[in-house]
Parts: sequence; C-alpha cells; structure tokens
Amino acid sequence: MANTSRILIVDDEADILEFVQYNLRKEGYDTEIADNGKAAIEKAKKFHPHLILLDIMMPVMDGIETCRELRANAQFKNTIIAFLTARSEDYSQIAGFDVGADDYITKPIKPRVLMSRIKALLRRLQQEKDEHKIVAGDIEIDKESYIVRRKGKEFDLPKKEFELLTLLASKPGKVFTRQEILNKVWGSDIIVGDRTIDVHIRKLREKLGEDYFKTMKGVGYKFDL
Amino acid sequence: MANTSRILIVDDEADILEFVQYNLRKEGYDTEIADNGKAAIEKAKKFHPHLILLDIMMPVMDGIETCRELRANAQFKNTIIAFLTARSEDYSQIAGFDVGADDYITKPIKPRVLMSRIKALLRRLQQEKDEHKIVAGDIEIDKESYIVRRKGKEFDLPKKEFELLTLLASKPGKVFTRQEILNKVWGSDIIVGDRTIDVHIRKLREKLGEDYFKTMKGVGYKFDL
DNA sequence: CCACTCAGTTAAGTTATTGTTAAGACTCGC
DNA sequence: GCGAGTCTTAACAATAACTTAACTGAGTGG
Repeated sequence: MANTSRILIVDDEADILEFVQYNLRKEGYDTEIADNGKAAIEKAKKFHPHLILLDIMMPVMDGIETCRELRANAQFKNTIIAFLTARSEDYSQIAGFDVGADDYITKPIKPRVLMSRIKALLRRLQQEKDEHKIVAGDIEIDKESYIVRRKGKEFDLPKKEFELLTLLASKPGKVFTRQEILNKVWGSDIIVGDRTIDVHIRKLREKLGEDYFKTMKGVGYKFDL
Repeated sequence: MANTSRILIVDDEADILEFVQYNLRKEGYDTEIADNGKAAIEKAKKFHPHLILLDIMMPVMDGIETCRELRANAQFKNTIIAFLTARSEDYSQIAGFDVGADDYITKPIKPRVLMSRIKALLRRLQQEKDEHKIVAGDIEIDKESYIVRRKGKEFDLPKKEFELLTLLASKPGKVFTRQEILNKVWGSDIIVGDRTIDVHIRKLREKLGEDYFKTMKGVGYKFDL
C-alpha cells in the first residue's frame, strides 16, 4: 500500500517542525519543512505536497498571506491547506476559511489528534477524487454528467449553479462564508458583486426547494438537510 | 467532565429497550428510544444522536434497511451505528457491515461489555470530530455549522449572539470584562453603548437558560456550568 | 434611607444584509 | 450573426439583526 502522501510543514519554531515531522514520518508520510512563508511557497512548487500544514503566526510572511498566495496559484488548487493555530486565537479560523484553508488544527498539538485529522483530510481528498457522486438528503449530485436528481426528478443545472450546489452539498451543515464561496466557485482572483451569489442561491432554491439552502445572516450559506 | 453523548436505542422488544436504556442512563448518557425503523429515523432527525444502537430483527422496517436509509442521508454521516444481533444470526452481521454499520453487539447483552464497546466507539468519534466543537456542560457549540445544541435541541443564534456565546463558553468559569468582550466580539475599533452587551446576554439567557450566564457586577460576565 | 451606580428589560429606531426582479452582456453552438 | 441559455449587475424591497434610549430595579456606601 502506498501511503506516501507528501506533507509540507511550515512553522517558524524549529521544535514544532521537528516534533510534527517526527510524528508524520513515523506514520510513513513523506515530509518536507519550511520555516517561513516565502520558503514554503518555493518548497511547495518543487515538492508538490498533497497537504500543507501552515502556522498562522510567523514573522515576515504569515500563514494567512502565504495561504492566499498559494491559492492564487492554480498549481495548488487541489492542495489541502490546514492552519496550525494557538487555541486562543480562535477567531483566526474565520479569516482562515476566507483565504481558502480547508481546516485548522489547534496547538498544542497532540500526536494522536494530529494523525486522525490528517488522515481524515487525506481521506476526504481521496473520496472527492474518485467519487463522482454526492448524496445529501434526497438530493443526488452526479459530478460527471452534471445532473442533479431529487426524488427521481432530474435537473440539469448551469455550471455556476451546479458548482455552488456541489460546494455546499459537499459538507452539509457547514457554513460557507461568501468569501469562501467566491474563492471556490469563482476563483480567488475573479471579482463579482455581492448580489451574484444571492441570485444563484435563489435559482437553486427555485429549482430544488427553499429549505435546503439556509442563510446565515452576516456569515454565509449552508446546505441544510 | 460532561459525558452527555446522546444515544438512540432501537429495538422492538420493550424489555430490551428498558434494560439497555437503564444501563446507559446509569452511566450518564442521554438516551432516547424507538421501537421500529421508521420511528428511529424520525427520532434521529430531531435528537441528533452520536450513536445509534440498532436491532437487526424488527418487524416493518428491519435494522439493515433502517441503517441503509440513515447512511444515505449525509446528516448521519458521522453518526455511529452499531447493530444489536442475536449471536446466531451470523449472516446479518456481514450484511450489516455492507450497509455502513460501525460495529455490532451480540445478544444476550451484558452490561459491562455493552459499556466498554460504547465507550470505545464514542472515543473514536471524539478524536475525529471535536475540533470544531465546544462542549460546556450540556451545551454544545458547533463552530462549523453555527449551531448550538442543548440536550439535543437546536438553536440557531444570530452572529453576534453566537460569537458572544462562543467566547464565554470557550473558557467556562473565566470572567470576561466588558472591555474584553467588546474587543473580541465587536473589535477594538468599534464603539457601541454599554447596554448592547446586556441585551445580547439577555437573549442568550432567554434561549439557553438564565443560569449559564453569571453577572459579575462591576467586572463582567462569565459562563457558569 | 437616600443617592448613586450598574445591570436588566423593553420596545422602538437604525443599520446591515439579503431577496427579488428584470435588463443587458456575454457565450457558444449552429 | 442568430438565438437559447447563462451570467452579472443594479436598483429596489424586504427582512433580520443590531443598537439605542428610557425606564426599572437591585445593591451599595455614605
């Protein structure tokens, strides 16, 4: 079994790098390290990691900024980025998702938790790769044929609507901020007005039913079952 | 430590329901029961159990079918499902895993075995899922879905209330000064009147119960268990 | 026991955010 | 280049969330 997912660890504290690297290698992952944002981006270009663990608090170029740059590069479109954050700076998570992070792991890092989180993240990557079908409630999404079914009835949605639906339904219950939606559906470089998202949501609601798409005012939208 | 995992027990035999429920409650679990598959799914939708104990042999809708339906719904993607089976029905065990069950427990049920199996199952859930959640007393805050649960009942709070609650509950017992609250929830640059915080506290009290939010006169508020 | 401060309570006022609509721009296949 | 379908926008309406202000009451110290 090839368990050789590549993981890039980025932190400015040498002992954390060592600690995390030690634990990951023990589990058979292929790891590289970087101690600042600039170096991280360079390493990432050569190393093509599946997953990047990114400390938020770093001198020179912090994790948020680094993540933004990575996401601006199409090469890293499918790379998973997870932030490492101190528990107290809880609120950075919000900014984190807005710049395109997939998850965050809080310090102090416990090996067992680290491992199970990483496994879960990589597992999901795998699943999304080879599962072209999402089932959520009584909605069924087929990514290959761009067809959505609900109670036997078929809809074929235009691209944007389909992608928006797919994003929301990929994690039912999770609230996606507007920024996050823009990043993932439109791309972090495209700029569209605020009402654009609403209009697409409205169309989805029209076609699939009001109740699936819940507005979290001031936060974003979520797919609700 | 709050041990209030929610467990739904499904069996058509009243004496088994009673027996299992008695034992689980004794250990401090929050339990609900259902005596058939249909009812189980309905209960599960409201009760949001962490774990479902599902008898295989039931009239109307058997455990296998029930499990299949539950698994088809992404709402229960992370719910643990364990079958209850008579030792002899080997075949069902295999079929059981095919529909996405996590474990099976054979009858006759011995309390001690039941407990240790349940604990092991819940421990696994804990490790994977907990990062986005704050659990304080019987209140459970899910930062990913912006949902607050209390004894299985869901509340969805507006943004400010949610953030205020999240802040206070992140360190139960700690007193947060008004200034501190303003800084973290509103931002240090925003200026709002003094009564604003009280109003939000009041709403939280209204929704979640008076007792959780203790006023420290002249100092601030704290979240009390 | 009065004056004072601080918190609780309301309801009304204000602001911010989202919903809706229709029109125009744009794309793509024909 | 034409038409069907798609996407974005802008203006406006609707609504939910938030803040305020005025009043009340409880507690405290002089």
